[in-house]
Amino acid sequence: MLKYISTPVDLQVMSSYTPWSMARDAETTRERILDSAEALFAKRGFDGVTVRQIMSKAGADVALAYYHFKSKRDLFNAALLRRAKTLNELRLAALLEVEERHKEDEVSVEEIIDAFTRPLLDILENDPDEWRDYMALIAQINNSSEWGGELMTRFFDPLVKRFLDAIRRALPGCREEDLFWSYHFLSGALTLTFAETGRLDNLSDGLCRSSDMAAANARMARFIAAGFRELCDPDTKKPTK
Amino acid sequence: MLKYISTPVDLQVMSSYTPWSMARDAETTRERILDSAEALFAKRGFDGVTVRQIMSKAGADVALAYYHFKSKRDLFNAALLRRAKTLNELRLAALLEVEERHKEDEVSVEEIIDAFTRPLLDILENDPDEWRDYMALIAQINNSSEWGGELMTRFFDPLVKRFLDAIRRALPGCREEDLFWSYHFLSGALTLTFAETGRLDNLSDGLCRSSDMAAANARMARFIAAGFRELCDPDTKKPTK
DNA sequence: AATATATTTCAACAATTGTTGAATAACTCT
DNA sequence: AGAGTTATTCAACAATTGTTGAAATATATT
Repeated sequence: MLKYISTPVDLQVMSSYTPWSMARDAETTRERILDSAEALFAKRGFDGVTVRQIMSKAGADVALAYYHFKSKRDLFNAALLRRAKTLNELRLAALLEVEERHKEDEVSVEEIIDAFTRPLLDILENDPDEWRDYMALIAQINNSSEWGGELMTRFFDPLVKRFLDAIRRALPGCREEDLFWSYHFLSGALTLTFAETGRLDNLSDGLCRSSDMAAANARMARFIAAGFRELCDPDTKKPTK
Repeated sequence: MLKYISTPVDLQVMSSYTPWSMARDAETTRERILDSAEALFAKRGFDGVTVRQIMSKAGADVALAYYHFKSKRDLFNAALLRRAKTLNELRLAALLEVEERHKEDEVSVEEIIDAFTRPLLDILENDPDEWRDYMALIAQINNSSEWGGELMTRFFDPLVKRFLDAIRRALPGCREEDLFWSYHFLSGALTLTFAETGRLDNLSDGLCRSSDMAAANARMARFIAAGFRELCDPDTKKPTK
């Protein structure tokens, strides 16, 4: 409803015959390029894709890639950045909701982990066509020894630190090293999960599917939270080392 | 140790006319090519590396790549295969040792997981220069949506199934889906760990290092085994779903 | 020593790479 | 309607890509 108000305003402002069509076409072109880039980069990596392939899939001229973005690398980064913001917002909202629900009583580790992992798996379950490629891209970058460190740090670390704070409060007395390593294991399990490599399909002879995010969602937080408690809960008998 | 003796000998031989040097030179050339390929492929992926770069690093002519291996893709596969065998043997030996130790009494999940993860982390801790690149390569492939499914299946699945059998015996009554998904989480955590992306260094402001395999070894099996028990142990209160 | 085989070098190939400048079209604003 | 800006097309560039055939060299076998 509300969104229709803004449209006529636009119409008034741009007053020739096809007033809004150009700006919108340009916008959709940019988006189409990003879509194609995202999909192809996800499948074959930065160097496995040519700019011509991207623009062919987007149905646009090669030179347009350099007009809208200034280089192949910048196009790659733009594809990464586009959805990172949305992801961070969803995760933060989930965390705040959990913390709000437990104003005074203590939050369980499992609920925090769930707030960290579920938004990603949910979005993949409900909107796979739009997000699958992006998630696969993230998975690839996270495990790349050349780009993994820097890019992931830039895009996701602020939020990760926020989550670690929450876990620290849920597991008071936890040793810092154990906390960071636990997160590391979480990060690996999560990214492989939404990489959807099909490995699980092969291994289980079709019983499980890598793309079954509902199944992943039902298990991820429990599995990881148990690991966190084992490693980070000072009440556990055996300490690390 | 012994193999390092050969290096100075090679230098002598190349400049003189000793007859037996050729066959061995050919062998070391092949190995040198594989070394370079492994290192470069690990850092930049299959398409991020040119055959000329590999051969330049190996100090050999470009055409030699096509003489010893018949194409770039075959060279890539050869680099993968070379160390996969060693890895599988080490892991199987570790598992057999654990099973031998507990002839009649029951084996703990943690010991099985440890037999699966420790050999890789040990080898990386003790012989990092020789194995680091290969491990990073495996990590990249495992999380690649294009190659992950097929290649990992071909090289490692027989051994993985052997481990899953052991875990089934340790956790009787475990549901199959939970078992496979637990392994999936294990696989993700393990591969990210030996990818050594440096991400942990950034996140923890230097407190932890991604390359610290001793630290990883001290925590990995405990963390993962706790997850397995949580998800796969039918004695646990809450079942999946 | 002569021959056969295995290894290495050299030079080139057609195709493709990322990128750019100039021309053209589409659209906005006055 | 005309000037100005933004978006798109076209054609080309130098460099590099994977790959190959033929020649040269080294080693193995007789």
